[in-house]
Parts: sequence; structure tokens; C-alpha cells
Amino acid sequence: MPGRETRSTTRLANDAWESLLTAHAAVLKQVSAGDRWSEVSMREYDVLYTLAKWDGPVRARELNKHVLLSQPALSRLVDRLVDRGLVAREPDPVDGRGVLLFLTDDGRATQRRVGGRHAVDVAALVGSRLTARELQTLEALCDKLAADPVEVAG
Amino acid sequence: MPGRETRSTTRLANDAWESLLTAHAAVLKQVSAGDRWSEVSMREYDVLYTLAKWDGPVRARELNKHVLLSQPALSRLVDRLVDRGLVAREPDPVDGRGVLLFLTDDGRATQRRVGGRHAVDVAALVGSRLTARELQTLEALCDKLAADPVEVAG
DNA sequence: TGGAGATACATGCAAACGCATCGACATTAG
DNA sequence: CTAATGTCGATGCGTTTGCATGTATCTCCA
Repeated sequence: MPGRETRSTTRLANDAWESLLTAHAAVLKQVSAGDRWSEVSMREYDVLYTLAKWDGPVRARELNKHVLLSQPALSRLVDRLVDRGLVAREPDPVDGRGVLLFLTDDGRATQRRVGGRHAVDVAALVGSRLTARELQTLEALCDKLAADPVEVAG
Repeated sequence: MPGRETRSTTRLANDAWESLLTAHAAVLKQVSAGDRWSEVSMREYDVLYTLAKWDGPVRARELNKHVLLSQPALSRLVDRLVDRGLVAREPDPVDGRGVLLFLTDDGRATQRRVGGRHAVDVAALVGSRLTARELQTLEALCDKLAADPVEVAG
């Protein structure tokens, strides 16, 4: 019977992951090719966007869980954003080790400005290739993928 | 009527893209946390894997289209792989500007060895969260996303 | 055929990254 | 209460990246 399931789950998982990586790289390449990253780099925008979603002081450690950067790299990236007046950093009153981060007014305005233009690009790149229904399906599947970590054999 | 479509396509596209980014980051973080990247880094593996898929001499420019790295960065990454005997580089006989790249036997063996263990991790991380049907759907949607570039307003 | 412009890869250099480690504070055990 | 251990963020250092540019070669058209 043609069309019958023949690939193993391992194979299916790896094929799907490869497709996701390829799509990620393809879209990201086109996004970064646009002339929209002169005031903040894409990584910096990622941090600004994540802080904007929280809309309140966030621990650096918590932020690090949502950004694909090493802890030292994030620490220094935040340094630069603080120097540029986009992010504020203050000690956590309930944990002397911790640091609380939040957007300044300028940072929030920058995020909105850059984010608005960025969203137009994403809509053109992603929205033009999939139907509304497909977009919702993709979102749901990716959300399932991003669920809590599972142990991987070291 | 509940469940009726209310989000705009722009909104849908941006939500889907954010979910894809989050899933990508989440899975990648767990993959890189495994102790599997001592002989080759993940970026190096990406190049080895791409060359393995081609299974013949590839132009550096072509390889660069499939790897999320700038042209100079790829040039130097290949340098290191050549130094380590995993990749061979020779001038293109039909285009004096070009360089042809291919895996050495050692490079191919390394790719298979690392790739095999990597596939186990991916299967555990990705395959455990989605059904076979979902994996196929995800693959199909990502493939549509990775289609030929579309112009983005500069 | 010859010269202008485009394309492919390499290299100089400053910026940014990851790994290892440190100092400070929190938490737990005795 | 104190010592041992764990966690958080910052810093030193070598490596890798991206941008700008250089050199060589190809392509196109007068």
C-alpha cells in the first residue's frame, strides 16, 4: 500500500528536526539581510524583546534560560545595553547574588520601533508561505517541542 | 462564535515564528548540553553533515548558502577542518575563482560517528514530544518555509 | 578583443563568544 | 552558629565571528 508509514520514529524525528533547522536558517538569513539591525543587533533585539514580554524586573539567570547565549556572553551583552541606556540593572533586594533587569523607557521605545519593522519582515517571509491554518498548526507543534527539558544521556 | 479566527495573518505569522525560534533554542540548548561535541563543535558538525549529504565536491559558495555563517567565517572554519584532515580543498577546474570542498575518509567517518550519537539525542528530544503524524506535519510545514527567498524591503 | 563591472574566496582587525574561574551571597548540615 | 556546599553573576583569556577590504578570475558588451 503506497503512502504507508515506513520511516521509524527516530528517522521521522531527525528528518523533522533537520527541516526545522533548515527553515530556521533560511528565514533567519533573510531577516538578517534586511537593513533593520543598525541600532540593535538581532541578539540584542532578542534580549530587548524578551524583557518586553516580561514587563517587569527579571533575574539575569531567568533571562538566560530564554536566550541562546552562554551566561558570560549574556552578562556582557547586558553590559552594552546598560551602557547604551536601553536596559537598567539593579541588585535583587531578596537575593544579594542576583541582578534584576528591566527595560528603560528608551529601551522599551527602541524595542517597539525595531519590533514593529521586524514584524513586517516576518509577516512577509513567513506569512506568505503558509496559510493561516498552517501557521496555527506550526505554532502548536513548535510549542509542544519547547516543553520542559528531558534528560539526555551524557 | 468561540474559536473563530481573530488574529491577523501578520499576527499569526509572527506568533508562529516566535514559537519556532523558541523551539529551536530550547532543543538546541539541550542538544548542546550533551557531552557529544568534544571532537567537533556543532557548527563544524553542521558543515561535515552538509558535505556528507552532497557526497561530492561542493563549491564553498554553495555550502555557504546552507550554513548560517558569514562567508569569511565559513572560509576559516573550513581552514580548521582542512588542518585537522576532515575536509579537503582543491581549486575548481572550471572556475579559477572557486574552491571545491569534500570530506576526507576521516571526515566522513567522523561525521557518521558523531551523527549517529547525535541522532539518538534528537530522537529522544524531538521524537518524544510529537507523534509520528505530527513529526511529518512539522517537517512538511518547515520545508514550505525554507522555500526560495522572497524580497524583503530594505 | 579589451576594459568595466561582477563574483568567489582569503585576510586584517575589532568585536563578541565560550570555557574556566573568581568573589559574593544563600542554603544546608552538624 | 559555623562550616561546607551550592548558586549567581562578573572577569581573564584564547578562539571565533562579522565587517571591510584585497586579490584573482569570470562575464558582458562595446
